[in-house]
Amino acid sequence: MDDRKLRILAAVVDEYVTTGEPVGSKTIAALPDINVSSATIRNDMAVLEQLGLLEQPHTSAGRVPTFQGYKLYIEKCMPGAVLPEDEKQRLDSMFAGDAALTEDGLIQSATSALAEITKCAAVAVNAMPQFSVISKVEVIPTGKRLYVILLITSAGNIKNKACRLEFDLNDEQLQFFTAFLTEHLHGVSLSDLSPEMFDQLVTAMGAYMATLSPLVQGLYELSRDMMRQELTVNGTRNLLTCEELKTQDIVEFMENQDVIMPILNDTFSGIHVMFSEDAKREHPQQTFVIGNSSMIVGQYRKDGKTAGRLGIIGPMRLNYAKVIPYLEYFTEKISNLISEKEDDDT
Amino acid sequence: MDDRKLRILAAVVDEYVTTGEPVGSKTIAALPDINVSSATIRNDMAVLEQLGLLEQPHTSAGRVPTFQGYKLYIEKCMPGAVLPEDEKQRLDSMFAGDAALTEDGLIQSATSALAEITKCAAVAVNAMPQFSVISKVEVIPTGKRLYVILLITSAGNIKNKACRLEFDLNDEQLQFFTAFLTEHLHGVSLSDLSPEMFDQLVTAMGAYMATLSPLVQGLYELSRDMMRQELTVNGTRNLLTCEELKTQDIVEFMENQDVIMPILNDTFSGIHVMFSEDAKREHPQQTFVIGNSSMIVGQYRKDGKTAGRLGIIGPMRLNYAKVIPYLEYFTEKISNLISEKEDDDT
DNA sequence: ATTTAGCACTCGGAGAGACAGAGTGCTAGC
DNA sequence: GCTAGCACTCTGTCTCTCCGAGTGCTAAAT
Repeated sequence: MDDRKLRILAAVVDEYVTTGEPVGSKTIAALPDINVSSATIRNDMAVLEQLGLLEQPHTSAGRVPTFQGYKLYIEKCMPGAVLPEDEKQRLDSMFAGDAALTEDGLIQSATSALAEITKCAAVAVNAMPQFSVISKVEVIPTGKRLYVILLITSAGNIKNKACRLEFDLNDEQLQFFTAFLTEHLHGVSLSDLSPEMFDQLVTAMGAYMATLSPLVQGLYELSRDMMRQELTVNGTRNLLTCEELKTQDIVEFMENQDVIMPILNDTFSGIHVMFSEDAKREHPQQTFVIGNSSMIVGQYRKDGKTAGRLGIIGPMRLNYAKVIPYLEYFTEKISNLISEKEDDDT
Repeated sequence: MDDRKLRILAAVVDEYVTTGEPVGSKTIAALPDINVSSATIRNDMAVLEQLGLLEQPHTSAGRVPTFQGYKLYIEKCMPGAVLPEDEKQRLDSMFAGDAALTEDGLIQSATSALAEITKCAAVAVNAMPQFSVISKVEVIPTGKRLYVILLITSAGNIKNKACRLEFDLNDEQLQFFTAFLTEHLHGVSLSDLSPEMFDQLVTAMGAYMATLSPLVQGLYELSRDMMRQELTVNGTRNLLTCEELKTQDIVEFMENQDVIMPILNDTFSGIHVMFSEDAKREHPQQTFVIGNSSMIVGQYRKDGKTAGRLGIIGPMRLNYAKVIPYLEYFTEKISNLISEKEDDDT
C-alpha cells in the first residue's frame, strides 16, 4: 500500500464526505496536492477497489468509500485535528451553571451540544451505577395513604416513587421507619440490595411490616430502577435529514433505542468507530441496526476508571476528522468535571 | 343541504379515510345504502364541491374532502360510536399499578396508549399548576458544599434541584434553615411565590443569608419550574409514516413542540377538532403548524374543573369516528382517577 | 322536476425511446 | 512507471404516446 494510494483514498473520502456524490478521477487530479494525471489515479483507484476500500455504485460512476475504506482512512490518513482555543471556550461556556452540578446534567448538556454540532444523534450511557452507595432514604407523606419514597446516592442521583399504603402512619411510626431504613441502608451499595436483604429487613421490623410492605417493595423497585444503566439519546431527529439513512430504520431505532446498549458497552478504551456492518457481524442476535450508519464511541472517566460512554450515531458518510475531536473534547471535559466533583467530596 | 348529499359526503369521507385515494362517483354508487346512479352522485358531488366541502386534486380524479368537509362530517354525519365493553376493560388494565398514583403517571400512560391505538401523536398539558400549594420543602446535603432542594406540592408533584454553596452548613444550620423555610412556605400557593416574597425571606433571615442565597435562588427557580405548564408528547414518530404530512414539518414540530401550547389551551369544553388551516388563521403569530394535520383536543377535569387537556395530532385524513371515542374515554378515565385521588385526600 | 344513460373530453401516470454527460478501462506512446 | 486518447458503458432526463379513470353535459326516461 503505497503512499500515493493512501493520499488518493483520503482525497476520495474527503471529497465524498463533503459533496455526497461519487468522486471521479478528474476531480481528484484537480486537487492541489495530487500531481499525477487522472489516468494514473484511475489505475490506483482500480487497485483500491480490488482491495475492497472503494466501490462503484455503477460502471460509469465515480468511486465511493466502503466501510473498510473509511476504517483505513480513520486509522491512517485522517488529519489529527485539535479544536481551536476559542471553540473550546465556547464549549466550556455550555457547561457553566447548574448543569455541571450533576452527572445527569452534564450528560444532557453534552449530548445535546454534540447533536447540535455534529447534526447527528448523540448517545450516552452511564456505567456501573450499581457501585454507588445510598446516602439518603426518606419517606414523605403526600396525601391520604399516599407516600413518596426518596432515594439519593453518593453519585448524586435522586429518584422518587409514589406508593399507596393500606393504612396511614402517624408521625412517630414514620420517624421510626425512616430511622430504621437509614440505619440499615445508609452506606450500602445498590448492588448489595437484594430481595434477600429486604426479607431480612422485613423480619427485623416484625409487627410494622403488615402495613409497610408496599414501601419496602417500592424501595426495592426504586433501587433496581437506579441500578439500570441509563441511556440518553439526543438529536435522533437530525438523522431524518440524511438521505442515506432509511426513515424506516430511524423510526425503528427511535422506538427501540435500547438495542444499542450492548454495542455501546462493547468499546473498551479510546475512541472507537463502528459501522453498521460491524455491528451486524458482531451482534448477530441484535435484530436491528440502522443501515449505512456509523457509531463513534468514547469513554468518560471518573478518577481514572471508565464511568460511562459518550457517542455519536450518524451516517457512514460523516466528517470524521471534524467530529472525532469534538467527541474527544467532550469525554475529556466530562471526565474532568465529574472527577473534580468527587475531589470536593473527599 | 339535503339528506342524500350528507350521506354522499359521509361516504366520501369514510371511503377516503380508509383508502387514501380520491373517490369517484362509481365507487359510491356501489355502496349498499346508496340507491341512486353514479350520474346523480356526480351532480351532487359537483354541488358539494361548490359548497367547498369536497375538492378534486385534478379534473379527472375523484373527490377528496376539504377540511370544511371533515368539519361538517364530524358535526352532522359521524356515527357516534361507543367503545365496546371488553375494549374498555383492556384500556382500564393499562391504568392499573403505580402509574395511576400520580397525575404525571396517568398522563404518561394515557398519551402512550392513545398514540399506540390511534397511530398518531398524543399530547397533554396540565393546567394551572400555579394554584397548587407547597406541602414540603427540604434541603438535603449530597456532597461537599452540594445540596439538593426538594419541593413537593399538594398536587403530588415532586421536583428537585442541585445547588452549590460557598460554604458548608452544619446540622444545626441546616435544620434551622429547613424549619425556617417550612414555616414560611408551607401551604403557600406557587403563584404567590414572587421575587418580592423571597426578598422578604432574605431580610427575615438576616445573618445567614450571605451563604444561603444560592439555595433561596434555587428554590425560586424550582417553583417557577413547577409552575410551568408541562407539555407531554408521545408517539410523534407515528406521524412520520403518514405520507400526507411532510417530514420536514414533523421534524420542525419535534424540535419545537411548545408551539402547540396556545392552540391546546384554546379549547374550552368538550371534544374539539381543529385543522391546520384553522390554526393558521386563528394563531397567525404562530410561525409554524404541521400542514394537512388535524388536532383533536379534550379536557380532563378534577372535581368538575378543567385540570388539563389531552389531544391527538394526526393527519387530516383520520378515522375520526374511531379515534374520538377513545379520546373521550381517556379524558373521562383520567378525570375519574384524579378526582378519586382527591377524595382520598380530604 | 328528478333521475338516468350515454358519450365526448380531460388529465395524470406508466412506459418506450432518444440523448447527453460523466466516468471508466484499455492501449499505445513517452 | 506515467500519460494521452479513445471507445464503451451506464444513468438520469426529456419527450412522446397511450391507457384508464373520472368527469360534465345532453337528451331521454320516470
